Amino acid sequence: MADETAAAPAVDEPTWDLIELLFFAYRDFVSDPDEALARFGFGRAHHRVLHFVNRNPGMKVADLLEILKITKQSLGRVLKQLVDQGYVVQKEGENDRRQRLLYATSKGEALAMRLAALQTARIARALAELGPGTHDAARRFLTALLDPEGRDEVLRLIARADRTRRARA
Amino acid sequence: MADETAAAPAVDEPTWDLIELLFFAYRDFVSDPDEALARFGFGRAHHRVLHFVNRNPGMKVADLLEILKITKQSLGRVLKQLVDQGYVVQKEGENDRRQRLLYATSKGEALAMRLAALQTARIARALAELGPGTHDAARRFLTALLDPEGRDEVLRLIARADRTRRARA
DNA sequence: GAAATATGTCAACATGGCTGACATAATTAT
DNA sequence: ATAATTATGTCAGCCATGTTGACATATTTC
Repeated sequence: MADETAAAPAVDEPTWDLIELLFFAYRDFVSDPDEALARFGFGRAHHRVLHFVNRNPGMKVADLLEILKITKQSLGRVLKQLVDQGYVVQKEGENDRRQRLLYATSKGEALAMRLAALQTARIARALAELGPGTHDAARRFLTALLDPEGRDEVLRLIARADRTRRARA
Repeated sequence: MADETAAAPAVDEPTWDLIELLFFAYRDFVSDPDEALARFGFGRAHHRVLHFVNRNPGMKVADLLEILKITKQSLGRVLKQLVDQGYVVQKEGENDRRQRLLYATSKGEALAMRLAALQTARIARALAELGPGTHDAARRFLTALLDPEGRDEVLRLIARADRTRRARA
């Protein structure tokens, strides 16, 4: 029989290790881009906007709001700065001329890729340190953490961006 | 030979999936406590303070600052509210009477445990959905994401809190 | 032509970071 | 014993980024 004092947690004892590791890992994960962005006078909010616009060229403002789960006023502030400084452009929708479809400029793409490279370096280091199959395991774990309702939408977003990106390559 | 157009990523293509899953997973992960805290008039900052104080009873203010990587002024604001409202108490250090050692009150512990239970529920759901060994895999992945310099310190902090918690049980 | 939609903007406010300066009490070093 | 250092707290103000509410404009749909 199992030794109940060893591996078995006390009744409903929280999973302290993963709770705290998620906190520390995420803190470190965003610290690299944060540092780089600060040298441009940008913050985390700019990063998020630029990231998703770069990944999903031609996305609608409404879609971005939905992804970021912030208000249009909050978005407006950082988006305006990104547009004014030439990192993002807005083009009138062809079908629907009310839409202002978002695109990263080459300058914007360069910055987005540079930031993604920082995060990729950290992830690659982690994956290299552990065995093969870690990428899949990490993907499965993170996916399972998502709200069940929003899960499919997130996965669709990622898959769709991957497809269009590969198509352009 | 491998089909280079399939699994092999293009040259230095970022790990988009994990980058984005980390963003979405963390967003959802903190959303449960955020919602609960809002009903107490508290925010994420209060959560972090209460969490670590509850996990490390008798910790020094300086240690908490080191963990959270914020300034004493930022800490002071939320800590004062937690103390004033009876969630945390400060006791003079026995050896060094300059220290104000931090302890969660029973009220504070109750709230901390309630928030931890929310996060644990999400993690448990994810782990149950995946195979056994997922807890270990997740722990290894998150640990590997940490800054190498701070890694040992984080692991020591978690291990030490676990030990003293078990000792009290 | 009216209603709904996509977007933008103004104003005001809250949270939680930050810097800089200074204060107090207690400990440690000379 | 005095001086320097340490642990902590506090005041004042600034910044980034979130919020709500109200309103404006252009365009599309009914």
